[in-house]
Amino acid sequence: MGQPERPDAEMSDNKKKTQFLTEVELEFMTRLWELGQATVRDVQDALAPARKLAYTSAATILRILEQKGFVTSTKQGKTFIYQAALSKDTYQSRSLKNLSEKLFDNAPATLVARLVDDYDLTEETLGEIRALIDKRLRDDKR
Amino acid sequence: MGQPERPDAEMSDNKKKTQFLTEVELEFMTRLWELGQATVRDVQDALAPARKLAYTSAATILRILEQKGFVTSTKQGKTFIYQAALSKDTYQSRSLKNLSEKLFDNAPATLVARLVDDYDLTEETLGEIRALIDKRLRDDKR
DNA sequence: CCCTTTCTACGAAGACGTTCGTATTTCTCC
DNA sequence: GGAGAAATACGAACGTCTTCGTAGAAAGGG
Repeated sequence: MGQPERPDAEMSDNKKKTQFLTEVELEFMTRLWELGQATVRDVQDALAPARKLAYTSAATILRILEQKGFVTSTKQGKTFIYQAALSKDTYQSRSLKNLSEKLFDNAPATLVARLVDDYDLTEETLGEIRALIDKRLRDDKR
Repeated sequence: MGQPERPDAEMSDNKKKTQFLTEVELEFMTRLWELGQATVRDVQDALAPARKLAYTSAATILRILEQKGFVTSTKQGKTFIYQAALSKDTYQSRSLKNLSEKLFDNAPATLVARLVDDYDLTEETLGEIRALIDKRLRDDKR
């Protein structure tokens, strides 16, 4: 009784959590990560000229981002102040993990290989990367 | 000559080239990359159980992929044989470049840093990556 | 106090994505 | 050669994304 029939048998997640940002949302999060805190106006002003949006569009995007849990807001007077609820580092990790799973058979070494092959990395950059690996190898040893 | 000026701004491309695959499209391309050549039926059968689609849905996705230029087809009798028009390597490169630009300020070293920090990479994997860097450093020297 | 400015809330419109059903074509083989 | 199986073509239905306009609330200064 009570519960309506769910013949389907498939999951039960009430809210489908949106793990990833859409194109425009990413642009907005990037601005927020840079600004730290910002009003709709602040973010709108910070958009690259090529991607300017109407003020109300910017407000809509921020409202959606809050609905999805990517940002939080506090009210100051009549104005909302927005802040990222998710660090850029965290989102970078999530995205990389996803890319690795979906496109690199979960083999990070393959991913790095492609990166190193494709980019004209400077000797300096290569050195940096190597240092990271070495550090990690040393740390793991302990 | 002939080439019309395209100062910058935005393009008037009649066809908006879709650079990237959607979720379902990527799943299909992954199957095609594995199979090499395949009919609608082949691809449908190869889908993970959790992602099974009706036969006509599979056919639709492949038709769309062809419209977008990601696959080509040849007719064999009444049946289409599909094949990826884009190598997995190429698509990996494109995706990595995009991620690097959009989320890592175009700094591949940062990307690798995050990867190395987040994953519990085995010593072996780390060694592989290191070898790749070293090889590249050596090659660049010449 | 009321006019202007600035904000939020919400809905509309159009593009795209996903899934499938129906209609049509094509092949096969008794 | 006709019936049935298997393929393709297409469009409907529904959801999400992106963009914006309109409407109404909140300040605040003359």
